Amino acid sequence: MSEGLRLRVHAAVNELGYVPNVAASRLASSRTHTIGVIVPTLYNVIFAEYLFALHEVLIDAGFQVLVVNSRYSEIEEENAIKALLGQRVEAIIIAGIHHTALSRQLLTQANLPVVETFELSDDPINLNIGMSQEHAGYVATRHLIERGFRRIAFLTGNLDHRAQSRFDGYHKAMRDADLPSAEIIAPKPRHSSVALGSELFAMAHECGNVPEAIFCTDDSLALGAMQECRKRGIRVPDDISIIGFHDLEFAACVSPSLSSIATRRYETGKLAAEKVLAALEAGAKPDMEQTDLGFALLPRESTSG
Amino acid sequence: MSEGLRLRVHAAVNELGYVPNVAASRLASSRTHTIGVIVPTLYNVIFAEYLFALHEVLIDAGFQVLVVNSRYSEIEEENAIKALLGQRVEAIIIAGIHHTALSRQLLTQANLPVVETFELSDDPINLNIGMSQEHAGYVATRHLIERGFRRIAFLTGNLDHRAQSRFDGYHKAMRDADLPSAEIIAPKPRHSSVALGSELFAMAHECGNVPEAIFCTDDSLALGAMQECRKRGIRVPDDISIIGFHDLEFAACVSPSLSSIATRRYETGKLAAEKVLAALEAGAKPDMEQTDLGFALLPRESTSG
DNA sequence: CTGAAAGCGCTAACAA
DNA sequence: TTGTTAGCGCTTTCAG
Repeated sequence: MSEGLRLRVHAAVNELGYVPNVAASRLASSRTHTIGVIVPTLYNVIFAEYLFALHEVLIDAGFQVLVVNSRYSEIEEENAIKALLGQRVEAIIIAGIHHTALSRQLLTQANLPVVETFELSDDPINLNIGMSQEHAGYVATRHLIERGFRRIAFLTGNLDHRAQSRFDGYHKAMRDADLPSAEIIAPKPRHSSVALGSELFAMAHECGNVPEAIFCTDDSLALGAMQECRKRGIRVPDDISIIGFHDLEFAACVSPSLSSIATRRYETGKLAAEKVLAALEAGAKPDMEQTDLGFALLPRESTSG
Repeated sequence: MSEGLRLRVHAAVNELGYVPNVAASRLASSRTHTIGVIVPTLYNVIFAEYLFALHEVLIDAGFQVLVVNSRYSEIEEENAIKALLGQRVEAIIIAGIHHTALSRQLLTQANLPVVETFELSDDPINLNIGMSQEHAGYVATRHLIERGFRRIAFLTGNLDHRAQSRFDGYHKAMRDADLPSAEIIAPKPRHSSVALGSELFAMAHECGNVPEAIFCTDDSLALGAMQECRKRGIRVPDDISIIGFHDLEFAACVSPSLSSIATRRYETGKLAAEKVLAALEAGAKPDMEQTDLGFALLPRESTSG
């Protein structure tokens, strides 16, 4: 094609605002260059950071990322899987390891790379990148027990699978130490927020039900609880110790600084994306493989009383 | 079709994991049932809440939502627009009113409903739902001026268009009151976070550059600044007043509670989605129309010194 | 290198 | 109601 013609075509393309129809292209080539991602919510920084990493890797590799949220519902997740398969995505990256039977079947039969993230599965569909939420819950609780506290409560707004696993870890640690469990759980499921942490703490306080230490499923809840303590003249960590989860960006810089369990959601996303690219490169569904990204206990001022 | 056959087909569908190819369906029907949404970032609760509302309305109406993030870059936004048009989305909802010339042209020529959100445009492409960021900045600053402060600084991590407009409003208010402007801006653009607020305040404090009041572009920054004050023994609001922006969920429940400007991102998303549905229903690109959703000043403890 | 034509997997329109 | 068929807008292959 001559240079002149090329230019005229380009001009016409711009003039007319022509944009190729990807549906046609996908149908004809049977390549979609699209990766499907399922997350339970977009309302949570954890997933924002994870998605950020996924995008970074996948977009740069020329893939489109299709994000669907399942609103913490396994049946919505099943619909999301169908929708993504209908789009003929080339791989699926899905948060969590609990799916309906049909979801599992579809993911297995689809014969494409599947990554389950954030938890460790006993029976991965294909790839699995995560950490032991239960062990992390155990370690956080042990930290409080080792500080000498006996009345330790677990605080959460909802009990999705990951929160439940942390709760299980908490129970195990308490049982191992012969201590009674106590819980501060929202009457109806609510997503974690500073406001909710403050609300739940206030509720517990008004019931005269204030423990020596609290393990919150989430740093936002922990911050809310700390703020509510201040309002009520309860000193952290002198009167009460608080530990959060995830080591959100504010944990280190609030005052008192917040003890937490650092989790690796950026790395989770990055690794998931890289594994998917490698599998697509190799042109075959990869062998089953599990990666434990671990976590880290970060003791700070809020539990140093 | 007989009931028996219907059942056998269903069984086969499940057995084989058959899922229809949407690319083929789209091509054949020239309906995609997909709405394109462009946001500058997924890292910001503001957009999470907005997307939540959009999803809620559009998914229920049987549409798929394709979210692309432009990372605050007009050229990435242009690519996003091309990608969405290539997908033959039936409408585009885009945050912001500043686009490249080609972006505008594509959006105009595409002949589909387009909603620009979060700001008010002098020259909307089609639909426009937002608020005056500049006026909101003006009102926040006036609030501090009326409290009697003279040395008032503006604090931000970056100056995207919306932050810039608030900054413009701040400047105007200061000028109108014959007061000198002062700014605490991150040396290199950073997204808002508690950690950054704390960092920027620390930086200013170390330069001996501490004003009587600060207007932060964002409640997260404001919270960070407040935390850093506490660390440094500066009392809020006795020694310094702080006002944030957006009225994030924690603003009312932190201690001291944070004055802020409430913005309506949920309503923005909801209304945008509803207008799009109405337009699609009507089957024609809607007439140009602008909606000002306004904002509200919320004075709280952090500016009551 | 350029051009022509088949066909991807559906939908929709029409015929039976 | 059911069955048949053209064709959506590309990619790919194959012939020129």
